[in-house]
Amino acid sequence: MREDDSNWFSRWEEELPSPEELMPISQTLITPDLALAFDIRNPTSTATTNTTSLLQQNQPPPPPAPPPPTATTPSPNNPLQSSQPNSAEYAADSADLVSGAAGDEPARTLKRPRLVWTPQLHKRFVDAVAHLGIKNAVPKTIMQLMSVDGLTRENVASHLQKYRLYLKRMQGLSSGGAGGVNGTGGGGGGGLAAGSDAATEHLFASSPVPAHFLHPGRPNSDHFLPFVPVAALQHHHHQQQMAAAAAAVGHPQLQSQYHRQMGHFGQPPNGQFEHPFLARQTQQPVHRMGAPVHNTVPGYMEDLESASGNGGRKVLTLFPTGGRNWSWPSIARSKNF
DNA sequence: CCGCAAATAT
DNA sequence: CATATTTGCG
Repeated sequence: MREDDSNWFSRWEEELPSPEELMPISQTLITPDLALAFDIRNPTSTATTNTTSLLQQNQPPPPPAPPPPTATTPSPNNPLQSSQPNSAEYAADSADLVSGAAGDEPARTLKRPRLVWTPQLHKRFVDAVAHLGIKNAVPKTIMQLMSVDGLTRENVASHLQKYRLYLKRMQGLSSGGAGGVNGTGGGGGGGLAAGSDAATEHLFASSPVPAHFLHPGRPNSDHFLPFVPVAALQHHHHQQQMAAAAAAVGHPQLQSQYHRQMGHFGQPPNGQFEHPFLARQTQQPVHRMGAPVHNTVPGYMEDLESASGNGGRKVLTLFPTGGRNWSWPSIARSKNF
């Protein structure tokens, strides 16, 4: 019968707002132009042997990149509120970027840096899929529903694929007993985790998997929700955390693989930082920061490198626009039906 | 446009 | 090296 398929949604807000999630970022924000111009990845040699080195970061100067990057223009226009002038947090970021290489090659071929799917972004993704239903859960729709500025269909498609595999994997494993899909267990039974990295598992596990996703045989009719109230309690905390988040942005790799470095972060008052997820998104008007966000918070992330021995990494982090009370657009059913 | 597979970057 | 993400093809 009905089971609680509709319950998972009830906890929607519970899943989102969390002490960790609410990171009052200080918005270092970059101006839109600047943000747009934040791309460029370094031509690492694919070579297998690349030892180390690689140019660390080349922060591209702010070349205005007016035209939309990829053609899709998926951005439905998000009201970008201007960033709040918090200033005072960023003092330097232009120090090492240049690395001598002259950063002049920016604008042309704007290639987007690797997208870092943060738990929150992923959550939004899952929510969107849940809302759309597996049936309509196609990249385009999902992307539109997510309304994340900068997110492209390819990104979603790729992630969607991975997500499907994840679900599939879970089905096979869960058949038998543990009926808990989200039981994750990260290490609990040690049963799974084979093949997939804990990071992946964690990332996906981080978000509630709509039960129905595992049961293809049972299309949960589209239970449309009235709206999704996101009780975001944004309190003003210290900007330090934000810096941490920002810094995390620069170090996405850690998120994926080794979560050991976290040790540096663990200094929260309550010790809530138990997860390796650093990059936290803010619901504020932040856009994307794929740059060498050198935080000014000493003591927090001095250097989180050592994961793969690589040093430079540029990634693009998308911030979901929206925030407090957000409701899904009704694009779900625009075509058929 | 979507899904899958391969390639590349981290 | 393995994984994640990107890119190309059907």
